[in-house]
Amino acid sequence: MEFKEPETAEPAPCNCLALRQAARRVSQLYDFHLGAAGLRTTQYSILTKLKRLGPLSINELAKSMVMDRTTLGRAIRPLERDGLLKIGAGDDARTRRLGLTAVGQARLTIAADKWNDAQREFEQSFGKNDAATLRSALLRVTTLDFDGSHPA
Amino acid sequence: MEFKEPETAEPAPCNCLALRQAARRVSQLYDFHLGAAGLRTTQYSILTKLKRLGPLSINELAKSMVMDRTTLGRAIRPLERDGLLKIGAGDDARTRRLGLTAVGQARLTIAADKWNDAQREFEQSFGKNDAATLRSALLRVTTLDFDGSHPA
DNA sequence: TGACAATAGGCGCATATGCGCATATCCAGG
DNA sequence: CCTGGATATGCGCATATGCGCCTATTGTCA
Repeated sequence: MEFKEPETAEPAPCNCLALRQAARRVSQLYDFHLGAAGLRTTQYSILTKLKRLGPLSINELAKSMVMDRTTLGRAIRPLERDGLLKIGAGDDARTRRLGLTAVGQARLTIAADKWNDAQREFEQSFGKNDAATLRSALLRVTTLDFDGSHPA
Repeated sequence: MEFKEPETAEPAPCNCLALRQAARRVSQLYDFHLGAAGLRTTQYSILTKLKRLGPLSINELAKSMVMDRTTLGRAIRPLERDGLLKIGAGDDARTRRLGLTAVGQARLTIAADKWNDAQREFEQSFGKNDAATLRSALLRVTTLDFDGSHPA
């Protein structure tokens, strides 16, 4: 058991940890608010994407969410179960077409209010401009190509 | 690349979504590298914290990781199973004391190399200075208090 | 000392996350 | 038409994530 010095003052220089911690923290805030509408943040994002981008295949939606195909494939199940979206046949016998239902639309309207509450609370604390700057940086992170061995 | 239409030029103004997407993306990069050492990023973080902060209780470690108590409580299980850390008795009959084992130390040494690869690759792509700035912003996010109804 | 708040954890439940492997289609050549 | 590669998805496995509810201990104070 060496004594290495507590090397304090070093707030975890790991970019990944910093991101995950912040994501956890903020997700809790948004989940707290969206919970009143019976949705998780991921679910809210999915429904929003569907509303904005119209019917999409699983692969398309997954890409637009920067999410693994299989992750999304399972994430939509509770949403279908609750009748918020429909999983129909696509142009192809392989593809499926995801579409928002009327119930989903209605739910989204309610949730949008709650989302606004969360968003407002976050930006009130963090700063509206800082938030915009942060989102911009995060967007760049999200679209990074890295070495090419693990592209987006 | 995909990203067909600028769709109203609004790149998801949701702070939470932006964070989660970036976290997913970067986690994949770090997981890819750390996988060679048989660790996930979260596991690497846990072991690193333990090494730096010495034996800790579950609650203490959870707080320092900005993670739910129960989440951590379960996350340490695979690590204990593989003999990387020990779960012993604390000062109290209630608390447990988590400590890194020799095996854990060794594994951490190997993983540190891989972590460096990931870190280097990320910063090469994103920019070293930008990364530092981003971490700083994320740290602030992590320690936000919000309304007080959902403190850190 | 005996009730009570506070503290430390565990467990069930439900979702989130993605890798590797397998299956069903579709498409472009031969 | 037949075959091989590309495409779209599913499933098993394992971890990650946190909420609500429950138990065990501990500290406190009348």
